[in-house]
Amino acid sequence: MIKKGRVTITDIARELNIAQSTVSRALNDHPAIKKETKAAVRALAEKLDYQPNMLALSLLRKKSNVIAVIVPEITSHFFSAIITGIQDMIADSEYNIMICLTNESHEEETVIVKRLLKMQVDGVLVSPASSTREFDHFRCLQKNDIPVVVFDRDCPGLEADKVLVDDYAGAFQAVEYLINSGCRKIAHLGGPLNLSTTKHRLQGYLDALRQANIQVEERYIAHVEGFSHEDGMEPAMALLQGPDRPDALFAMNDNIAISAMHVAQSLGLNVPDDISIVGFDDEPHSSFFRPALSTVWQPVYSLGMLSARILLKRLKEGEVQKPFRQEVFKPELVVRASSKECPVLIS
Amino acid sequence: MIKKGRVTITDIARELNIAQSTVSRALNDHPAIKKETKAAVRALAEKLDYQPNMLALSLLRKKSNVIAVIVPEITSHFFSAIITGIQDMIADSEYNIMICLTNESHEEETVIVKRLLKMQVDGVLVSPASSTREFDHFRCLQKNDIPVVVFDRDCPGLEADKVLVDDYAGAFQAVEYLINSGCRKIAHLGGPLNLSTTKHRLQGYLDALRQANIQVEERYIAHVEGFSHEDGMEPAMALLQGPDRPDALFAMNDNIAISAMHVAQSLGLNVPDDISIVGFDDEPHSSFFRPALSTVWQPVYSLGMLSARILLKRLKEGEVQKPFRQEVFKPELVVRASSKECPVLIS
DNA sequence: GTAAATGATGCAAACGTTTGCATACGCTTT
DNA sequence: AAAGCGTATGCAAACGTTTGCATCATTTAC
Repeated sequence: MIKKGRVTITDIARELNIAQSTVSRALNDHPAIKKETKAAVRALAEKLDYQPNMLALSLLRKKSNVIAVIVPEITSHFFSAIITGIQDMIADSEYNIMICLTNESHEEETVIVKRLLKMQVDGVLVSPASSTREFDHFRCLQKNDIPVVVFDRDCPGLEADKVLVDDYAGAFQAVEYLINSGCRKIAHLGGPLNLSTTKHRLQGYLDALRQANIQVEERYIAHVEGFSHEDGMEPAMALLQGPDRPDALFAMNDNIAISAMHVAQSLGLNVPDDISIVGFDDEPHSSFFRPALSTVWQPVYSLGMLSARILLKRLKEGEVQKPFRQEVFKPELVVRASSKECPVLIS
Repeated sequence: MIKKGRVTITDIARELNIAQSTVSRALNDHPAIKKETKAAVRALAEKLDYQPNMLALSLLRKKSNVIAVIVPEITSHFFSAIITGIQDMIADSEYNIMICLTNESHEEETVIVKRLLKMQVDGVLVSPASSTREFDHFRCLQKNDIPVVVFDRDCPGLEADKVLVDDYAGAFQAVEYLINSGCRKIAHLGGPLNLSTTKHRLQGYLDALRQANIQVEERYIAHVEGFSHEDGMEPAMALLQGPDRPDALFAMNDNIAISAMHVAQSLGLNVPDDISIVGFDDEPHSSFFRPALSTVWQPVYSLGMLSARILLKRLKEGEVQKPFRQEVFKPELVVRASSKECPVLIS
């Protein structure tokens, strides 16, 4: 009688001398089962500490109850906050979430997708790696009836639900502000050029300059390889030591902005008097730098929540195709002390 | 002939007029299968884009190939870096990792564990919530032959593999340094008292003071509820505005240290001349504050790697009991500008 | 020339569920 | 008394794999 392994529905059935189907129905509160039987089954299940085997159910239903989240990394506040939003949205659904890190590598991304396909995940939330230029692997998921929701970083040409941020508007707003505050020689430290976010921010920067009839200077524009502090040091140094030093800098994220600020200060420059600096992301610690960093806030948590909600809805409705949604969040400029005050009130 | 759903081994078998077992063996490169058969099977599998169904395999093997990581949160660099370490270690094993957030809640933690039990996860890595005081839910996992590895935050009384940090030594080192630099009125902003890390850091603080024959002042010790900047503001203000202002502060983490620095500066105090400040964690941006934050570095990435490696080893060996390992990493004081220079060289 | 060994494949059970259908019983209705 | 019906339960298939054993043909050995 020493059962090894976990208790199954069959064990309960044998013990009670009834069929497994009865036990199954009793546990699922099926109307056709007598009250007494239900009670007996439940009592024994409780006593034996029966745990339903989800693996078996998954096989039967062809549904793993797993949602995968593919992100380039997780150490930045940006993605970890999005993931927290996703988690909170999904927490009391029937789904579990599996987080996959691509390390910004297209190759790892495709390997992961292959794996998810094998695993039979039910749905995928994805922000592509910066090196990803084509999206056939995601289409492959869709072909297998696995809905895909793209968030933050767009996949141009891929038809899917998308939850994005209006990076163009955020950048435009930031640069317009810098112009209004009197800056004319405005530099831009952008990210990997392949990324939709980078492109849109660059475009916002360019258009803001053009609108103000400010000549765009190629030498004021640089693109950084990565996203961390270290990645920003050298390009910032080059910019600030180059000829005709800019009087403002719009950086692609707070990390880069902070290293630029650091470099500027180490060169004896005053921020913002000698040079205004504006970042992007509004990380929680950004207001604690000196001067406090002006930056563009993004609704990261909501972005995660909405992406997850859209995916859940699709899963519930079971339609993978259908018209796709595209939601775009508005970012917001947060003016702090790293940029000069603006005499003109902008709308 | 329009097959719906994904291609199975049976489809291939039917198409080729052979048994499924042959197909299975062919795909697994079983020695008893003829080369030509293997070739034919593989060709067709390729052509039909056959993807093995892991769910079926999991059921058969009673093994989900999932490792769960339970952490209180993910937005701090600390846990996200640990998770990255875990990921990198596990990436090219057969396992997938599932991240579960407890939001520092004991209740959510137990719910999650129940869920993991149902899911048949193969192993669990856990850093308990700050509100968790008893660990029966983890023992329950162990009873079900699911190995548990505890990391960073200890679970006193729980017998399991553990990968910890010598918080006592880190705190002692930090406070000893403050003393050597001439500070005498050293305050401590600690974390939730229930946490092993908090306790050990407090103890290190106390012992360093006692060793230097400095009277411990109750009013210099406060414990913060949470771990974020906001949580630190009020206690820091109370400390710095209270009677007999301290000349140094050792904070439980960098966030709290930074808010304290902010508060101090807003009160017109000079850091470090009026008050030295030391944090804990060494987050990537901590060197960019002004003054750059002195802090205690922890080998977060390695901690994640080692925890994962220990779990993988246990999974391979299939032994859940056995003597448990306990590994303790040494943290390291990183002296920057937020603390006074130390005339005496400490070993 | 028969027995044994080898090589290649097929059969069917197993993993733990759910569920459509069949069954068995007792009761009411005609 | 037969038919009908509702109630409670059981049987067996299905989900997609792997794998021990059986099968069969062919070769090898004596």
